Amino acid sequence: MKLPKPTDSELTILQELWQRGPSTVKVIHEALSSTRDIGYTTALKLMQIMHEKGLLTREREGKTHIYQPAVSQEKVQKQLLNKLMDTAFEGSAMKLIMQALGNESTSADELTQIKSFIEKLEGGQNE
Amino acid sequence: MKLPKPTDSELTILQELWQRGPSTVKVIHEALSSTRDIGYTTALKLMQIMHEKGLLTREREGKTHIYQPAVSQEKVQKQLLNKLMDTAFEGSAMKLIMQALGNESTSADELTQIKSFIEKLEGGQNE
DNA sequence: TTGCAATTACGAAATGATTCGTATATACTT
DNA sequence: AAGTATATACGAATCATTTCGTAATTGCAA
Repeated sequence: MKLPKPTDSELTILQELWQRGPSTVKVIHEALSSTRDIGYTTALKLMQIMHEKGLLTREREGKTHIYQPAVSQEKVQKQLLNKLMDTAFEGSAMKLIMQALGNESTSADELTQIKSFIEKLEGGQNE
Repeated sequence: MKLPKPTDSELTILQELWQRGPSTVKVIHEALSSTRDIGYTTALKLMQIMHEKGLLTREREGKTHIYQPAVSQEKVQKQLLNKLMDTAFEGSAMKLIMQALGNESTSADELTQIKSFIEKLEGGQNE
């Protein structure tokens, strides 16, 4: 089965779950509330729908449900990145990366890490 | 005025226009038809809406309209990249870049270009 | 066991994107 | 000037997402 593409709201919920680990609706709702004006039942419904779609698994724990992502962060990242690459960067990973680098916000230390990552890639694929 | 976030369909149209330059609905419709099953009036309507939203400008040329992007590719790329970074990569440009690099598809030559771009950045910002 | 507080389930409204059919306008040809 | 082909405009249906109100369920406490 194909994994459905998460919507924006769904993605923020996944994000929270990836970071916090298994959580209740209550917790997620509180997290979302800090940045967005959202009712409790709205958050609940979103998570229920995500469960139906197969984006989340859940488990009863007494009265409440504990939700977990059913998809790995990496898979979703890859999926979204590829799509963005295709639709906005003419399919070129390099163009995308250059833009991301250009958006300042990358520290000197991180730049070094990226460079050594590239060198590792180069070692593995040529000369 | 804030530039509205383009939808997926709108983005593919922008993409065509960035690549081809000013174009008629006819041309864009033909381009979209090659990858997607879409009626002429659908393409027309999309472009009309984009015009209303301020995503496209247009100019009458006899019977037809010539459309052009009203937003630069770079601005839109930056916008989408930042959003993806926030919603899927915990705000970290580095994580995003590493993932993109990991998705193979970057040639040895491109890797070299990226490295030297990084070195240029490093020169400009510290030590 | 009855009542209370918390949680889930359900239905439906509001919004936005996409789609296309039909009507209208436009310019060119004869 | 009338007819034709091509383009635009408009309205409405469909579909997905987001939203929330209200009803039903659950577990616990009195």
